[in-house]
Amino acid sequence: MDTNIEEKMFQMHAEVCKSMANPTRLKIMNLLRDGEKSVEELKKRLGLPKANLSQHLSVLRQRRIVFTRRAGLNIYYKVANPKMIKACDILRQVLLEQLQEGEELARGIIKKR
Amino acid sequence: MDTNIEEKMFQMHAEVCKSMANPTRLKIMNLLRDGEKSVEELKKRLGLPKANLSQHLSVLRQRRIVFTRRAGLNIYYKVANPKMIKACDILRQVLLEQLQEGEELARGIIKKR
DNA sequence: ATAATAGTTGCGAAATATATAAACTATGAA
DNA sequence: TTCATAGTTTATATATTTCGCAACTATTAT
Repeated sequence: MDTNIEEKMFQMHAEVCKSMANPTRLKIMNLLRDGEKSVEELKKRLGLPKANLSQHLSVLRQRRIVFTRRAGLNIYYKVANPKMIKACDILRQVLLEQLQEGEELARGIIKKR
Repeated sequence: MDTNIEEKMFQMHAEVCKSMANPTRLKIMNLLRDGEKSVEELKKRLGLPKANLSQHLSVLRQRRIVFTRRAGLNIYYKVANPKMIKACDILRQVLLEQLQEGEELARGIIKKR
C-alpha cells in the first residue's frame, strides 16, 4: 500500500525528532558541528558521566545521525549529514523569532499602561 | 550569566523537537502545511478521537508552533512559522537520503556475492 | 598475562509521554 | 432556556525516557 509507506515515513521522521529532543544531545550535535570529536573530548566539554554520554551517543548512532570512527583507544564521532545541522539552525531561528515576538509583546503591554 | 541563556536555548530547542517528535503531530503539521484547518477537518482526515487530537493540538499550541482562530463553533489551526515546515522538509530529505544509502548498500551486498 | 585507558551495555528507579473515556466549556440555533 | 455541535480538560493506566551505578568489552602498553 502507498499509505503504509507514508505512515512509516512519519514514524521515522518522529524518531529522528526524538533523537534531537533532548538538550544534551543537542549540545553534542552543536559540539560536532565543526568537526569530529572523541567521546573523551565531549565528556570534558559537557561535564557528564561517560556512561550517560555514551547512552546519548548511542541514541544518535542508532538513528544514523552520527557516524563513528575508531582510532586506537578513541572513538571519534561526527555528524552524518550536514542537513541535520541546518535543520537545527532553522529551529534555533524560529526560537529567536519567538523570543523577539515575546519582547515586542511585552513592550506593547508596557506602553498600554 | 551567559552560559545560562545558552542552557535555556538548548532546553527550549529540545522542547520544540519534542513537540515534533510524534507521528500524529507531524501528520497534523503536514495537513496544516497548505493553510489553516478546523479541528473537525483534522479529525476527519486523521481518523482520531477528538480528545486525543485535541491533546496533540494542545502540545503544538503550548510551544507556539501553531496559532488558533475561532469562527463560530469552529476553531481553526494554522502553522505559526513557515520555517517550521522548512525544518520538517529538511529532516524528510535526510530520511530519504538515508533510505537511498540503504538501498545502495543493499545493492552492493548483492553484487558482491 | 596484567594493567590502564576509553567506551559501551544492562539494570532498576524516577520522570515524561500517550491513549482512552468521561466530564466540562463555548457558541449558536430553536 | 434548552439542545446540539465543536472543542478542551481531567483522570488514569500504560509505555517510553532518562539517569546513575555496576559490570562488561576493546585497544594499547608494560
